[in-house]
Amino acid sequence: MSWRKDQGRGERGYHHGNLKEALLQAALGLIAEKGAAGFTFADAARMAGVSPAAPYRHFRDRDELLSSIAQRGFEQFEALLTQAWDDGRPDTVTAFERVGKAYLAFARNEPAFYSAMFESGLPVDANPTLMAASERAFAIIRAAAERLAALAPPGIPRPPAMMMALHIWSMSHGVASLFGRGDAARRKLPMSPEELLEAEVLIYLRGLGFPTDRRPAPTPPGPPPVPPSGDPPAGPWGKPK
Amino acid sequence: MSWRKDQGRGERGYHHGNLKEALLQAALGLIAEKGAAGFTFADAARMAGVSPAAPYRHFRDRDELLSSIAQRGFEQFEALLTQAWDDGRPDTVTAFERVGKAYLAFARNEPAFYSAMFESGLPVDANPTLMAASERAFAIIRAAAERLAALAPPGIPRPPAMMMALHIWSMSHGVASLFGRGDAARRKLPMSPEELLEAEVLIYLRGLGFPTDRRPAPTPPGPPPVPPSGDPPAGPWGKPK
DNA sequence: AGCTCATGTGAAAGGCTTTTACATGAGCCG
DNA sequence: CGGCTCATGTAAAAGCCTTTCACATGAGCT
Repeated sequence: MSWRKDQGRGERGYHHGNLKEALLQAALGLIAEKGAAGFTFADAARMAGVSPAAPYRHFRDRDELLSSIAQRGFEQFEALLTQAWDDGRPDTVTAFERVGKAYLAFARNEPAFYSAMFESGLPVDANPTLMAASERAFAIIRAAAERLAALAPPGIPRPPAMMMALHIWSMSHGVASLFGRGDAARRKLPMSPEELLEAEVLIYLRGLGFPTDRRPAPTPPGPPPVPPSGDPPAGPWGKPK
Repeated sequence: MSWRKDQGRGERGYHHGNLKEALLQAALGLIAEKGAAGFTFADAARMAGVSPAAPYRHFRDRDELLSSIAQRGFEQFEALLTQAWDDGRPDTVTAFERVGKAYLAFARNEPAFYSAMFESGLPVDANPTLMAASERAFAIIRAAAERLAALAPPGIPRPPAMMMALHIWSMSHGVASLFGRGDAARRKLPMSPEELLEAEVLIYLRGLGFPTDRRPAPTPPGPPPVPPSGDPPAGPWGKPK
């Protein structure tokens, strides 16, 4: 019984009662702390107060636990993005920006999920369930891009909505991976990841013909508010001092 | 001597002669094959035909080997980017695009290096040497952005060159991480990563006011060739069919 | 009360990592 | 050439992890 850390709470008998959930939570904590690579099946068992063999009653092996976490991560990710997108309210571009910020927020606030989802080396495409969850999350970005595409000013050729979605995804993912993690960030920036991504997206949208000086055209069709337009408008990165 | 795989070649005596290099090569192969997480110190030793303890004469531990590989990776990466940039020849935008492609090429052709550099969970900032190598590589992108910034058309506000560099880096990294790996890609695309990134960068550059219809303004100052300009020019993603 | 099956336990096999004492032999010096 | 020395390898062992297997418990159902 050397594995039994007296953890005060939860004097349990032979059966744990909710081991699967306890293992997931424990793993989440461990991954956040030591990275997806450093996380150990045995550690999770210890933390849950069971023998090292117990987890095998709930997960085929260490990888399956990791997959479960990634799965859950994609689900939460999808929920977060859905909420951020809010069906394009109050206007498409604002909502779009919010989605980008949500991506970064997720990477920062849920490092364990993010690790499991994107850095654990799991073969995402080998697991249909996981793949599907991943695609549902991406579908939010895709839907947002679709709406944005419908709004693009005419006259300028624009890429397929799918491509726009992939562009936005790659920008968000790039910023998040390189700079957007609490500890794992490693690289120093002269600005916040949020500012960096916002500017990036705004420049990109401008490249597609969207007015981005301040707040772009509102979603409902109608006369867009004419920008004050005095001197050259300040870009999304603030005025150069 | 069960560890001694007869590998025909290289009947060596007690001393290996070039173990450090052999270990690096072996590790490179193993990482490419099984990912940075799956790679094992013992495996590398076996592959080099020495006992499991031998590697410790050349690397403090497994992590130091990984760091050495990442280090080397950043050096090769820098060399590749330098070559791709070619000091901005024949013109800045063309060279710029080439740098993006080189980023993808590196991710695809050197998965082992890429893994060690970006996916191994190594604390890059904890190792000054590694950090420096990483920064030297990024400096190439930074220099390219600097040149590009100098070329940006006036009238439109533009972000600091550093920010442009970070934008390009994040786009390249995002595309490479999500879609640009041989096996690890996992996600299917309706187009090549190269096309995706090229379009993304071109739209971004257009957002900064660069003409990007076909080949943009040449580097040497002078009257830019007037585009044929019939119907709305095709975007970098090809005509919608 | 008695049964049964999901859920845990112990023990053991097989790997990996890392350390320590000891072995080899390459390079150098007289 | 003979001998020394030290870098480079080896063997062995401790400690941890993963995974499997036979066996123990006890929760839920009849």
